[in-house]
Amino acid sequence: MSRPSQPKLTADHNGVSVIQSQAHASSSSSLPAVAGLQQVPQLVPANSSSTGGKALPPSKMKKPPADKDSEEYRQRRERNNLAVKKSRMRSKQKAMDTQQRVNELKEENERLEAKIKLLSKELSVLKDLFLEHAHNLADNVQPPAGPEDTTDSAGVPQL
Amino acid sequence: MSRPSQPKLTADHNGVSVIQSQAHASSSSSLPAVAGLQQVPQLVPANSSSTGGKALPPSKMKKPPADKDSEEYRQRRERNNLAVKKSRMRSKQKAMDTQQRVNELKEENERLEAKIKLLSKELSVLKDLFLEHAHNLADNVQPPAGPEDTTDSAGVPQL
DNA sequence: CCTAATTGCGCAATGG
DNA sequence: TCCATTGCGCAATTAG
Repeated sequence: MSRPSQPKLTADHNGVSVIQSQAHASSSSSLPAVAGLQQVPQLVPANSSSTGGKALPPSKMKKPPADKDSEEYRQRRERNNLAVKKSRMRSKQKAMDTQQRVNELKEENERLEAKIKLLSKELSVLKDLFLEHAHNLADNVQPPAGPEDTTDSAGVPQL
Repeated sequence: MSRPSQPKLTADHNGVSVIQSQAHASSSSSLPAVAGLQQVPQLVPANSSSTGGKALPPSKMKKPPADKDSEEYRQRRERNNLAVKKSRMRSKQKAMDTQQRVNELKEENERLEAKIKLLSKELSVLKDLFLEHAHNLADNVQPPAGPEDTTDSAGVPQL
């Protein structure tokens, strides 16, 4: 089955991106220097303000689509591009940090588990000794020279 | 010199993005339908394939910069856009998963630390008992009814 | 109001 | 060839 893919035309804001007017700083060279092509910038509603004071609180002024060739436009774009780059870098960095955090925590976990294992072992040894003692006492038998294993199977921590 | 501005043009592949020809099937409605402005579509090298078998192994065929209005071009773009979206979704998902992993590991860690604390306490209790016992034995004194604190300060787990 | 930061999206180059 | 990833720019939104 061939794919009858529909041209969804997702969401290109207006369906067109125009030329990239060279703003400033000719980095290298060899640009086709595409000619012509200019979007006539419509003028903005001269909402003015000669009345000195202040005004226009609820103005629904949309933005004049931005004049692509305006110097100021390019400036803003450039700034934004920079900001975007920065933001993305941070984002990635954060992701990596998080990943590393996972690794650290995993290590820590293993460490802790090992410790638990150790402590558990120590405990079981001591308990066994206790039980034995208890039995001896119960049987009223003094252990004369029991082959008790007084071995310290682990460095006994304080607390 | 009208534009003293230098085109920094960070890395826009060629410094220009052109029109977005609407391929077919106007999805919704209300497209400004920008007039004019069209990149003259050059015809593609009719690289065909009628010779039945297979061929062109080491051919250095350059890519015809892609004809913007080609049906096939749009198709590829669309597919790629889809793939991109998918990829990004996964990426985000993964990031979230990782973050959650961190949380889980943190919890686990606390759990383990608590357990360690408990075990340590138990151990210290048993050890104290032992020491006392040893002293009694050494002093050759049978503890008749010592005020020993046999309190089980913690539920002694099995093992 | 303005600027910086985020976010969704498309394009093209590149990797597998 | 196709899909997946990635860097990048644009524009709309969201914070500050």
